[in-house]
Amino acid sequence: MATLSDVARRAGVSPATASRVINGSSKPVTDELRERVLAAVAELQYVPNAHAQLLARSHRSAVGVIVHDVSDPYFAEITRGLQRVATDQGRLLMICNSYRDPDRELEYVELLRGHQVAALILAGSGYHDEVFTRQLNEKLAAYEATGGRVAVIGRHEHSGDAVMPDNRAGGYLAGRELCGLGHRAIGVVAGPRILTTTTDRLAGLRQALSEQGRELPEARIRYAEFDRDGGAEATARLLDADPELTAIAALNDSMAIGALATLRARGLAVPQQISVLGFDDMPIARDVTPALTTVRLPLVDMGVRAMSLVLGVGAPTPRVEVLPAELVRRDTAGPVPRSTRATAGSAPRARRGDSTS
Amino acid sequence: MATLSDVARRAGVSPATASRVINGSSKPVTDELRERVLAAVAELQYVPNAHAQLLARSHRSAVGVIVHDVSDPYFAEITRGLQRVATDQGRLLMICNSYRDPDRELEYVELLRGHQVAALILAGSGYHDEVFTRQLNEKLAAYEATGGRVAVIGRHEHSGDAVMPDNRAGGYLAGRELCGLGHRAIGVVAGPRILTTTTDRLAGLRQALSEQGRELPEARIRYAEFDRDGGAEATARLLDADPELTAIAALNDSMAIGALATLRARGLAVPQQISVLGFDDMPIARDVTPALTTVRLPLVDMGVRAMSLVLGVGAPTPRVEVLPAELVRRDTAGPVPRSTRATAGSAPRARRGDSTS
DNA sequence: TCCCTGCGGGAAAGGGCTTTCTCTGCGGTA
DNA sequence: TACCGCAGAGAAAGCCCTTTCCCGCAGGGA
Repeated sequence: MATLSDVARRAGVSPATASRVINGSSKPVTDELRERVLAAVAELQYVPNAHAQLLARSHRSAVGVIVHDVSDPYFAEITRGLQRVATDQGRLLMICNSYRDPDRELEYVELLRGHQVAALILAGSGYHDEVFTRQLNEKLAAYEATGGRVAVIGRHEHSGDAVMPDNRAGGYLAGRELCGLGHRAIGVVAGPRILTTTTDRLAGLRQALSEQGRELPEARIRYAEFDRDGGAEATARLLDADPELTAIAALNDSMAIGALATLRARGLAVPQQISVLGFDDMPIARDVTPALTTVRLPLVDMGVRAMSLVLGVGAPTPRVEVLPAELVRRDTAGPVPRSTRATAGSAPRARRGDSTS
Repeated sequence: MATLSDVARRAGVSPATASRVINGSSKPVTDELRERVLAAVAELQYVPNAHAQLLARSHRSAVGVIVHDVSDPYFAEITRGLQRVATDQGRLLMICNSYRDPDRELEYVELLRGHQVAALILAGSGYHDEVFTRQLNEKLAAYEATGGRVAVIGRHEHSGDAVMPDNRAGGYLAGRELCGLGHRAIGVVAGPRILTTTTDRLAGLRQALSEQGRELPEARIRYAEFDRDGGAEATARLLDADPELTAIAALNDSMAIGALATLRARGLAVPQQISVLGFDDMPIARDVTPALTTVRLPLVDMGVRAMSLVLGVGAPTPRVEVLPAELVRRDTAGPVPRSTRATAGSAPRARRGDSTS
């Protein structure tokens, strides 16, 4: 690889001058030398060694991002928001997938710290795991102590800047909707127990039911991977245990799509025989058939805000932005079927069309 | 940030020794010093500066990847394959999204070269653009001249190692299937004209039709963005121009999903009134309703092979691996409707179930 | 007893770049 | 004419590591 001094030699100037021309330094250089340097760069196909530059320059520019999986639409949308702001500010993003492995998350914090990122964003659910949480916080604190900025998306653990989707309120919305439609036998297709996102959404759901004097017994909940196959499998287990279910609340859209697949395979009509609710409103939700009724989270906006927090001026006190969830009515949730409706408490409401598309 | 010499000073050893302990060098260090160093590392929360390490070490380890968009399922699957092999070999991946912008692609080649990646993989369609192609090849050649390895996925332009999905054969399969079902009025929802993937798939489609003595007039093709909304829009334009269409061949699954959305909005039953074919077989294809009949490409495998090519021993001659396409019959393609079937040439075949799930 | 060997450790030379500091030479002012 | 200031270029000091090279010392063989 050609180096800067190769370029300088070829142009007959000092490395200092070559560097100034290449980086458009504020220090003036005569046009003649400039030309010679640029010609040498072109001839040698010179590309500066990024590591050497980063090492020599003091200011850090890249931003590190840790997500569970960028190819998961939930994170893809968040990342889109992160990117938008970062690109506007000429920042490079280093994105790492933890695949929901706490150890890998810890490693990535180190890795990104080692890469001298100016800021760190952790997106995705936290864990109910004290040991891990403490370790993570130590690492983050160490990073912040050296001037790094940190923001989290959807995690309670960290005590700094945060963008929090209102998972609990979203769960509440879902629960209220199903109650309003007259459902009593509601099964829940949940993500891993250890994730705070799971428990938060579940708590909201529970609250809505209990306001109606109902309960959500553990027997009506199945925990599985937070993806399509997990949803399919949990739904199957749920139906096997309790064929009388009239509604299924999935704790994210991927699981809801898996639930729909299982229901289709078993010949159960949605929403005539059984209703399904999703969570997140990922883009594909409107394209499945029937279109998914779900709880929308402003995913892109979450990314935008987190990046803005981290790239903006630091605030003396940690800022926590809670972003509201919103119910999106489409076609998978309907009134409880006639045969079982009689037992329901409140009158079923008329279904409305999708208010958003 | 604590540096290596901070650690060394604190441990009362030389930086050389500290480095050896931290990197597990083969050179032996007494247990006592080792302990002291490790203690200092822990106390100072020391993390080595990655740029300094990369600069000091000679061998390059990371691999650069340029795709159109990782969050597009097509590339997400390919990336999964790339990751698998890379992780096995302890390589870090730097993934860049070009968003189908040729200039950005060129920039990323430079960027990755600057980051001293050991190899470079470009995935995604090439462009019908001579100027760009020449520029890209120059840059790649310059990179290869300094020992870098390059492989492409699905691009004709580059003359080195390549993994090529058989787009043309896939198009042919799609065309033959539709012909076999008796369709004559076939509309095509195509990606951007400038992409070689579009023209390759189109060429296969054309060939299948012409073998049946039929044609694919330009008037039956609509070019749009290679995504869901592009597919929806192109389908609408197609139907407006020609309401008699009995089948729509979309050149990728995202577009097919958009097509389904438009058809649903217009109250056209799939496949009873109109058939739809996709391309790629991305994971969501089986979950839309009706499940998408499509042409499968071994996406993960494409990634695996490309990474293996690039990390394996270099071959004297460029290796080109062509991976076959395969038709996956699901529920969106059926025989041409009765009213129009009379005009069709060949007898409609019976539909078979999805052979894969 | 002497020499050689080998082990454990440190000194120092890069690796490729940025940037401060220094130097030269010119034009302008007193 | 002497001096000052400044523009433009280069020298050199880092940035933080890794790794080679070298040195001192202890133990073993002759």
